[in-house]
Amino acid sequence: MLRTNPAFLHFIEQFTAGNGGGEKVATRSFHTGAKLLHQGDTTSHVYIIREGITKCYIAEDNGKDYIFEFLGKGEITGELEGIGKEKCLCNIEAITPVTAYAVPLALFSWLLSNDLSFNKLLLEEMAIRIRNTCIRTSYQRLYPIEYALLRLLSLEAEQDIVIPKKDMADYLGITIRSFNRTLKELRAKNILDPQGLNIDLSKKQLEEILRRFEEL
Amino acid sequence: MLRTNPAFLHFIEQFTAGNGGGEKVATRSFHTGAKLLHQGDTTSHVYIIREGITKCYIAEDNGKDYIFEFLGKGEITGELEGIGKEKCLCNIEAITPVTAYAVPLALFSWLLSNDLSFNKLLLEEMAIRIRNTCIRTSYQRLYPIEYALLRLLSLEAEQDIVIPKKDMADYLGITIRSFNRTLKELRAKNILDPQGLNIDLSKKQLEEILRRFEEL
DNA sequence: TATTAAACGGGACAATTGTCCTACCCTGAA
DNA sequence: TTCAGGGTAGGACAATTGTCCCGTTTAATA
Repeated sequence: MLRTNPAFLHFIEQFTAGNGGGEKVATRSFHTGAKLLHQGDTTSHVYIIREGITKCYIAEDNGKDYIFEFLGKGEITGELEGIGKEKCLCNIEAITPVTAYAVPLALFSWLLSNDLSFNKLLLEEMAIRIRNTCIRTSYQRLYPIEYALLRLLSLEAEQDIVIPKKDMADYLGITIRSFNRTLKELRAKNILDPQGLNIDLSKKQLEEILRRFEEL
Repeated sequence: MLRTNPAFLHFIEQFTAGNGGGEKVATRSFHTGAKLLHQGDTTSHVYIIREGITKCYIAEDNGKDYIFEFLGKGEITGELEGIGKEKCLCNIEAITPVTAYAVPLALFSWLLSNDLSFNKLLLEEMAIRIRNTCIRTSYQRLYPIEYALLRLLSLEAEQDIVIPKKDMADYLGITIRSFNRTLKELRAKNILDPQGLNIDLSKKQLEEILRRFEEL
C-alpha cells in the first residue's frame, strides 16, 4: 500500500552527489496538500521522493477520487509521462510534508538511454506496480469490501503508518459512509474470533488490526 | 481493451530473422482455451503474440475471474515474471487460435541488458498498460456499471472484434446476470436518445454500439 | 465562557448488484 | 419424434453500497 524503493533513492542520491554538485537535479519541498503532479497537466520533471508520503489518485468528473497507491521514500512519479510524453494521468499530492528530487525530463530521457542500472531499476519498479495494481484491483472487485478493508488495516498497522480515513475510503473506492459501516460490522463480528470470517490472518496481523481499530 | 503492439511484433520478427535462422526463438501454437501462462506457475519463456487473441486474467479462490486485458498481435506476456523472477500473476489463455514467439528467459534477460531499443519498447508497453489499467479501474469503480458497459461495447465495435459474453462480464468484474440486466436497461433507455444518459458518445460510437447490441 | 462552524457518525431509505432458481431453447442421441 | 443435457435469459429475493440528512462532537474564536 505504501510503496518505497530504497534502491531508487540510493541511485539518485549517488547520482546527484557525483553530478558536479547536483546542479541539474534540484530538491523541492511540498507542504501537506500540495501537488507534485496535477492530473491533465504536462510536467517538466520526474520526481523521486526523498522524504514524506504522497497519494497518487485520479479525480473523476463526478467528484470522486480513486487512490492507486501511497508513494513514499524512493518512489518515482511522472515516469509514465516521461516515457510516453503524455499528460499527467494522476494527481500526486503530499499527505505529509514532502521533499523530492526534481529530475528534468531531458535528464530523465538521457538516463533511460544511457544508464542501464537506472533502466533496470525503473523496469523493476514498474513491474511491481503492475503486479500490485492487478492483485488489488481483482481483490477489491471480486470480494466483499469487508475483506479489502481488513487487508488494508493490516497493511497499515504493519507499516506503522496512519492514513486519514477519507484516503482509506478512496483507496478502497468506497464512500466514507460505507467505510464506517463496514468498520462497525467488523467490530460487531469480533474479528478475534477466527470463525467470524473466512479470511486467514496471522496472529500478528490480527493484533495490528485491533490496534488500528482502536484509533478509528 | 484489445491491446496490440505492431512495433514489438516488428522487433521480434526482425530479431528472429537475423538470429541465425531463429534457433533460439521458437514459435508455439495454442488452441482456443489453452494457456500460455498459468497463474502461480513459474515460466521459462516470455511470449510475444504473433497471431490470435488471449485473455489475461486472475482467478480468485472464490471461483470468480477478473480479466485485465485482451492481448493481441505483438503483445508480450510473462515479462513481469521475467523481470521480477516471480511466479505468474495471471493466466494467459487463448480465446482464438494463437501462435506466439517463445523467448527463453535467458534471452529475455540478455535483451534487457544489451538491447536498448528492446528496453525502450518494453518500457513504453508497460507504461501504456499501467495507464490503461489505472483509467479503467478508476472508471469501473467510481461510475455505475452502465457506463463501463457502454464504453466496452463501443471499444469492441470500434476494434471490430467479438468477445464472448462471459468474458465481457469478467472484464467488467460483474456477473453475467448483472451484465444481462444492464444490457436490458440500456436498451429500455434507448441510448440513441442523448438525454437518456449523461455520457458523451460520438455518432459513430453510438452506431457501433447499436450494431453490437443486435448481436447480444 | 459562549458561539459558531466544521467534521464526524450513523439512521433511513434508495439504488445497485449478487444469488438462487426456473423456464426456455437449442442440439444430439435413442 | 422424444428426451436429456448444456447453455442462456430473466424473475424474485437478499445483500451490499450509495445518498441524503440530522444530531453530536470538536475546535477555533470572540
